[in-house]
Amino acid sequence: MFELDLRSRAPVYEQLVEKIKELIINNVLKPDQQLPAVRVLASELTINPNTIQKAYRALEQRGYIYSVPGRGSFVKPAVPGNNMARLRALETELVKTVSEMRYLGVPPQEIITRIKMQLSEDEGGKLDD
Amino acid sequence: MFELDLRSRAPVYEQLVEKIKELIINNVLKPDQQLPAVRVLASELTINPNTIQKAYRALEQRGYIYSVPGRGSFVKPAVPGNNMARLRALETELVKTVSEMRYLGVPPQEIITRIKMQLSEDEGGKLDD
DNA sequence: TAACTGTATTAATTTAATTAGTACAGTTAG
DNA sequence: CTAACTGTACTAATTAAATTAATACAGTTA
Repeated sequence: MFELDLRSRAPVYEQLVEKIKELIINNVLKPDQQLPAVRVLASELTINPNTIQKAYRALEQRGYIYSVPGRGSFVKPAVPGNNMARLRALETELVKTVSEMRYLGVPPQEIITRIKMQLSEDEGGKLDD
Repeated sequence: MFELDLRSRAPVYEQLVEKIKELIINNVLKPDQQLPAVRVLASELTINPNTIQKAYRALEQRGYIYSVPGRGSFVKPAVPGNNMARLRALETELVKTVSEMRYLGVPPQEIITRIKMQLSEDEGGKLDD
């Protein structure tokens, strides 16, 4: 289900968090869908169950999944306008990324174009001013 | 000159790299401007000179500064279209950030607007289609 | 020459991630 | 009811990385 880079400086549990978050955001894992059990995923990835639990706990704290003792862990349906702290962080991230692209010589026009392409893949929304 | 968070899980030298990179990108530190000497910055921040050197070495490897033994470390003038690997990483980052903003309920229009605002702060370029 | 620069090296310490092993309580299908 | 699953908790040992410490060397500069 996942691929890990054990040589990376990023902790395995953080890599897991990022991979799973990505699957949720891109709707590969659907709302209320059950995630692999801690022990199952651990044996699949040949790592310790404690590491999986640490990742799941982090995902729960960040609002991406919920866990029910005895039943399992599930994808938490997104509540629009809920995670304001995360939105602020993303805004900051966006500013930094765009600044660095400008610094590296990417024309503003191209940056806008790229983002519009990305947004139009999601849904056929109207993006023209 | 800098502020560090010793409680952060991010290594001090990586925090330094990010802060200095930001100052270079935002043109606070000008091209060929000299950076604080390793020992000077170390005593200012009350951390070990080796940690500063590690940060400077990383910045040099990533193409943001250059160091001359005996003379000092300096801001490396940007060469547009040079750092393609970094550009690809930024593109990926941008896609991820935008995806998550969409996931959290931000309308596409607003994302575009925010980025245009950010870009117009840099220079009075023409951004309208 | 004296005082500055970056750089290198080795050892000790500190901290975090990871593994290992075990245990407990809630859930569920047979 | 029971067996097999679930998440969760806890302690101890190990591993890996960051950081500090203490020197040392060579190039630069006033």
